[in-house]
Amino acid sequence: MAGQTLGQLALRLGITTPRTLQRAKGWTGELIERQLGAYAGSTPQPDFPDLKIELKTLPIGINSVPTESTFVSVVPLADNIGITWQTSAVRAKLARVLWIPVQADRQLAVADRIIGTPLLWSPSAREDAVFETDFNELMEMVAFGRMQDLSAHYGTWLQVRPKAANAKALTPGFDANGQRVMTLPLGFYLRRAFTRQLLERHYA
DNA sequence: GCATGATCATTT
DNA sequence: AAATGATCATGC
Repeated sequence: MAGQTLGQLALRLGITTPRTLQRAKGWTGELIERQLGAYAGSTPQPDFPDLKIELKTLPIGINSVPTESTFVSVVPLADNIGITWQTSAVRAKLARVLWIPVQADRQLAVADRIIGTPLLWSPSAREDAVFETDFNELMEMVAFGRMQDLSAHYGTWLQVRPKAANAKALTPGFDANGQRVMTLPLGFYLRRAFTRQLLERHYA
């Protein structure tokens, strides 16, 4: 796929290319999934379960810097007792990622955006250690029922931000008193600073 | 609502 | 301009 445009790939697959991604935010990722035959569907598994590979498109700007952070997985706000970094879903997904850089300048028509050279990556021991520190810091706040204070400011490479249909969406959680409450769903995201240096390191 | 795929749009 | 918080689509 490298070197092809999204429009060319979509045409070959018989898929209509949207004029804008405003109402098709996941379109690029789904297009690449179909081309590569990802089969995990909407199950909480890596895109290629047998290979344990997670597929992620990475939107790239003119300067070849990622234009967006990368969603990794939902933050477990309930039923999270006993979950450690080692056993977390976020670690399982980041264990092996096939990154597909794709041009994403908003000025560039979706159909004309070129697919870049893929990168099959796994975190180094040092990176894993930073993720673990972030994970522990962020999950500690969840454990103490401090979801409201859990802003995107925390975390070196991993951060927590809303992951919901809108700000009114609710999911079960626990407050600071250990009482059940309904609260905003949150997700783990990789900061741009991380994917930025990842690209610099591997493509420079 | 939840899990998938993310980007949009407002605030800093 | 970059980062944070909010949002969009789809299939159960």
